[in-house]
Amino acid sequence: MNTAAGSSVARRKAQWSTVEEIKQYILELRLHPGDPLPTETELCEALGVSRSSVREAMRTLSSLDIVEVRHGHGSFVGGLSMSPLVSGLIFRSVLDSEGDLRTLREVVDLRIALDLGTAEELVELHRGGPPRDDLRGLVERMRQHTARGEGFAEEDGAFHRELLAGLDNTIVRQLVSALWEVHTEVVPKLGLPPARDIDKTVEAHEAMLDALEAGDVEAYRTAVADHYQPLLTAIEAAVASNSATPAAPREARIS
Amino acid sequence: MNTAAGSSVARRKAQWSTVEEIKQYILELRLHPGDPLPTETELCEALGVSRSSVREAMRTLSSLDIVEVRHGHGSFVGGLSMSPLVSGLIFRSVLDSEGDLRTLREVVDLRIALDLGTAEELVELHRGGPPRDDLRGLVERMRQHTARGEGFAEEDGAFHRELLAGLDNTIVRQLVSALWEVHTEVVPKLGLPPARDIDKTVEAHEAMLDALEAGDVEAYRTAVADHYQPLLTAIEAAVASNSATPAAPREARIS
DNA sequence: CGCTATTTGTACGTATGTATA
DNA sequence: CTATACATACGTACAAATAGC
Repeated sequence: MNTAAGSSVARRKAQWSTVEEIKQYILELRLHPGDPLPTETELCEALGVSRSSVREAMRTLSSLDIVEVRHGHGSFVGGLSMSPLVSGLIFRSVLDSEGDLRTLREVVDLRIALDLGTAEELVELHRGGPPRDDLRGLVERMRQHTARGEGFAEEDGAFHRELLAGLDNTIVRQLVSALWEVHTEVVPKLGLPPARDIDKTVEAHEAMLDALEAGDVEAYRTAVADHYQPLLTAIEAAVASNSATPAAPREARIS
Repeated sequence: MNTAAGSSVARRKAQWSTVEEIKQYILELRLHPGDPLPTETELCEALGVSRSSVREAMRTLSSLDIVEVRHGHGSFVGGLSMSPLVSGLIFRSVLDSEGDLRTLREVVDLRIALDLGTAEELVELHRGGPPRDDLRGLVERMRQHTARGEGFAEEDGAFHRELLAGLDNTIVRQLVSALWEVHTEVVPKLGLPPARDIDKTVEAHEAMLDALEAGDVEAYRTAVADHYQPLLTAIEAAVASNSATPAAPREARIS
């Protein structure tokens, strides 16, 4: 009955459809991240498509972090994280690294906008609350690392993550973490040197903390701007030195 | 020599490797969005992997909008847009629609934070500039639609898009547009009713515009908050009515 | 520890729809 | 309209990882 390629009626656009059907399956069963999904074979006969089609659909959903697939174990509902955004922004940042580092600068500007935009709510949140000794400690460790000439990426990440911890908005927190991740992953890929006036960054962290505990929104906004200034000037400096060496496109390994 | 499955040395981890190699290919040739890529057959022999692996890799990159594949034509470098973020957030919003509409509310809060965080730069940008007659016209058309009892999604989207048009930050503009898209796509999917006090939203748009042209940052921030208030109360109302009908999980079409 | 069953990952061949020239 | 190039889908076989015995 069926030819080797299957009936011509049923294979109109299995690709797009399969992705949507698997999404519908998750929605209609009200599954949560981590819940198990049917095996690929089961999905094949349930949806009436070949295994290749199911696999490509699962790959699509997997790259969007809607499903997570573990080799030799099974497939599960994914974490619905910001990882696709991170991948895309990293690639985009490295791609336009030839010229003006535009994407990287825009990522920093977006981080600034988010810190400014959450300022009022964050200050309000800390009004009357206990002092943030945890953030104080992180700033102190930053200072120690700087004194030894070391970096403090770990503490910086923890600071910005913990800063927004009380914010009751998962997406904002995830987005801020994602943008921090983009920044810290891209900078070494491009071989950018760390900022010269790195001690100013430590002071700015402390100023943000002071303003937060003092309940001073305007001082907080100023401290945020000061905090990102070294990063922006480092990017500008890199652009200036890059424009001297235009960096012609290398030969591709694939010919 | 080679078995049907290929030499066991060359096929260690083709999956992960293939997407990275294709990304490297784009990076090393400094390709731009729209530039053509090798055909799948060429990529197969260049990377030494099978067609299936190349196809799955291309699917991954395609869903991240790093490559764009046109049926029967070829593959090209993608637009590097925010579409994966949109897909993920829409799915996430619909998934947790059972209870508190948490994701949808968080998306609105993120939009507020972005409008607040760009307020200062936006006001500064318009200082001394010409009045925004284009935005004025959009508000007027909103008012007309409201008088006829119609919606004004088109004008609303254009307003928020044009508002940030002068911002010299592509990522911020794309993110704001993406979040607007998430909101307008999710609301009908969940069957949420439009806000009651929709005329307040029109007034808030006008107030934002007034504050912008007056150079008053604080008034602009207040107008932004007023603008989103009807949306937030509509979400709260939907949550209240949802909690009455818990909406048990339906049967999945796939068994 | 090894064995086995289950499940995902890779490879290859082939047929077919689709867009371009 | 025909021809060509290309992506899409199916089926099958085998490799690799994981879990449980």
